[in-house]
Amino acid sequence: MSDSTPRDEPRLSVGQVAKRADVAVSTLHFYETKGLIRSWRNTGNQRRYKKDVLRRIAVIKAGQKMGISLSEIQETLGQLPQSRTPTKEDWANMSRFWQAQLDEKIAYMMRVREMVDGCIGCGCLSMKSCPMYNPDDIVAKESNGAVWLEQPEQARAAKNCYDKEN
Amino acid sequence: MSDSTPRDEPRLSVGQVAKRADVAVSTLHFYETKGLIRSWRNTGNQRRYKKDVLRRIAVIKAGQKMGISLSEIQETLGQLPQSRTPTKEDWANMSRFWQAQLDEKIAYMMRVREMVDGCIGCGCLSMKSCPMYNPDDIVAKESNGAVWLEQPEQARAAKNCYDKEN
DNA sequence: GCTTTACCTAAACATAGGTTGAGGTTTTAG
DNA sequence: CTAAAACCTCAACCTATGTTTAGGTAAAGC
Repeated sequence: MSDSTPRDEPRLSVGQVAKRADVAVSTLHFYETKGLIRSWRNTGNQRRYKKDVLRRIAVIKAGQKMGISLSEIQETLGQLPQSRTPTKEDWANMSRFWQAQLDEKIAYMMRVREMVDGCIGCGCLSMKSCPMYNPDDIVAKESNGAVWLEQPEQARAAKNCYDKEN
Repeated sequence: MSDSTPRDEPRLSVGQVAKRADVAVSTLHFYETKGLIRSWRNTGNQRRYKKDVLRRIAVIKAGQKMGISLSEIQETLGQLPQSRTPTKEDWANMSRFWQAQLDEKIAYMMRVREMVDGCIGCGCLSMKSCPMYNPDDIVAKESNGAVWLEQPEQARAAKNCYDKEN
């Protein structure tokens, strides 16, 4: 009810929101086209925001800091009942969800690091056998889950794989 | 000497390189415009590559997997004496260098994770005080060194920072 | 010798996440 | 009331990392 016909609550102009949220006005326009935030118009066609847009922007920025793309953020926000601005509880759920993705990214990078460790000693960089960039290697499908976590022996396999190919 | 006037070594066409390195032909053209690899031309103006281009591409791909940008890769490759194709030793040095950058990224993400941990319990997301996206927060200058590593107490500060601002 | 395959260049397109500029309107301060 | 500041839309531009397309040439197979 409060969302559809806002009435006497104080409204923020785009410039005020930009200042308080520390983003450019153009960014707010951009977010609006992406469906991340919404605004109402005054009689002169200028944007007016409810104050909770600030919290919404905060969540967006937090998500970005965690390496979540805007489209994913939009999806997650869209799954809130009535697409409401996240409450404290909502934020807890969302951030836990994003945290899992962050954990995956960290784990991915740590596996790459481990592989490189092996490859430094080896030095082969063989297109055919080096786990460092073999097409069907541990990190093949970077985005779908922790699949590549399951074969730590590949990092060790790098130890002696020098070949004459290149 | 071997680099400037290549003579009777076997040369690879762009298609052969693409196949063996598992990249698209267009990617090789693109890398060439970026100065990452080089080629010579035959009498019919077609590209011909020395075999060591494969190792160079391997290093490029390895760097990318570590999250290093092409321009940084180019810089690093350019610092090799005579811009030679990396030897095993060169690769060891470069990968250690890049590994340090990878370590920074991992550490950065782990600090973000820790902060979110604090923010989940807190839920404030205050534009003014929350370490999660405060402009001058721990992670302010993401790209220049491990500056933000030095204040672990900010993550704990997040515990009770709810305010009424938004 | 003819046809198919490979190759050439240049420019446009793609995606993410915005920023900048032009030209015009509204709001606000004095 | 007037001028400046803020706002509006739409389109072009930006970086990074390539891919696609169009129009034309070279090389290789039969």
